[in-house]
Amino acid sequence: MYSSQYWYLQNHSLFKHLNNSDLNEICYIAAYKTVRKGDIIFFSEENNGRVFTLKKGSLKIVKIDVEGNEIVKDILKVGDLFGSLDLIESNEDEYAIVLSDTATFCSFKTADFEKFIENKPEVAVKYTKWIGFWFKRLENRYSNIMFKDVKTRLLNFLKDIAKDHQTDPDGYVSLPNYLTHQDIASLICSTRQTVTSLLNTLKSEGIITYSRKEIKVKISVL
Amino acid sequence: MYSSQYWYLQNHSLFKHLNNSDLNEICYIAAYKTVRKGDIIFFSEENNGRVFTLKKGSLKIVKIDVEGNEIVKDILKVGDLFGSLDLIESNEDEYAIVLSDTATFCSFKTADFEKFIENKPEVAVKYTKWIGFWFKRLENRYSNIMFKDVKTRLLNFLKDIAKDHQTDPDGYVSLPNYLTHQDIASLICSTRQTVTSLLNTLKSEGIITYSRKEIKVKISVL
DNA sequence: TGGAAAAAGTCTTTTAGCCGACAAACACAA
DNA sequence: TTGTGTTTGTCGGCTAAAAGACTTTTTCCA
Repeated sequence: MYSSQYWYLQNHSLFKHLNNSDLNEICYIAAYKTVRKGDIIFFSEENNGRVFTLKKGSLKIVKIDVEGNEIVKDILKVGDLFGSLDLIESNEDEYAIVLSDTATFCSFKTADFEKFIENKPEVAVKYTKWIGFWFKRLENRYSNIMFKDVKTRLLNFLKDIAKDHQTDPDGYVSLPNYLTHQDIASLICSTRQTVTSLLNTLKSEGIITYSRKEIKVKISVL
Repeated sequence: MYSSQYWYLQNHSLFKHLNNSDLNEICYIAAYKTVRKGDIIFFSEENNGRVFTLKKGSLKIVKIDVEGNEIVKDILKVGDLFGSLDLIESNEDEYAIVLSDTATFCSFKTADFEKFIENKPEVAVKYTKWIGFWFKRLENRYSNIMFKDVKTRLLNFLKDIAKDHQTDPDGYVSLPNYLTHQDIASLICSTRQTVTSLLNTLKSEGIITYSRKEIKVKISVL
């Protein structure tokens, strides 16, 4: 158990080049938790001000806006960071929901993490670059939403998930489908009905096939 | 001249608490430049991979998208950081245009800056927090664009500039108007015509008055 | 000072995609 | 297997705002 945790952090790009004693140190301040499908991780309360990294499974990040609508902000996969990335404090109107059967994540109190990186400048720089990268990712996603029509956005969304999956010999990528049309709509900033009918359009165009459990995308068109 | 540069960095929130020798060090790697209205600062070529901070004046950040359209991404004011914030590399399709009569900025090569923060972890943490703050700002701007109608977006845009200006005794904030309707449209993700007619609607509603030189906004409605 | 270019103003037409309403299909529990 | 909640499918009406076309005003510099 402990060794798997050590192994995970050692292989995380943030901590890859640390020596053993530093790795022990980061392991020491790390808390692990395994949760089940549908479980919610609130970023407030006992998790207030924590930086998380996902060790296993997948999550969706949800935000409640002022009108009380649930907005799906992001889908995260293994290795991704989330939570109080700015090392300031957590957003009280945000939480994560587990999509996979189980998910394991690791977290640090921002204060601990801050203290840690103050003595490991190379981690500080890596972390800064990581945040910068995440920033650009957000920027791209939003410019996608603003300047592309819904169909393009949907295809880009599929492309985005597909890049983390293997292509089958028949030229299709099979994506496990954790998400409802409502979720997808929220992610690409559209409506349930539009997503449903666009998915059917794509199906009739031969670009995708899908069931409730998976979506298969013809990789060549992406 | 040199003392003013020293003074600027000393008072920048990123470097505020550095001792004299560290301040000298950051001053040593800083390059200053003063440019005039309309001048363009490309982020590629000789400026490739630089982090900038604006010492005086105001700028707009413009991006050329794949279709060749100019998108106004941001308006920056004194103290703001821009350029290769992720410390990786600069965006070749982005540049800054000077809006004020003159602008002075200070810049560091990312490699120099990276080296600097490696030995000043507290600056690294501050920088990370700064990026985090900028992150939230981006998030807010885009959620504004995605979920509000154009009129609300326009008002929020005005509010956003207004908060950096003094309120007149008559309850109006006077904003110098560097921007064309086209620029505003681009910032709030709308069209020139829509902005023009909305501004006139707001004028007839008594919420704003404007000329080519300034916009006055009734602060109470914001 | 005049004349061209840029910006602003005002129409009208067009359209993407939101929204509500309802029905069908599925999931899951008892 | 039957019932109940959830997700998906389909349709037409509707509207905000984009897009186009043209005029008027302002800017600015030769």
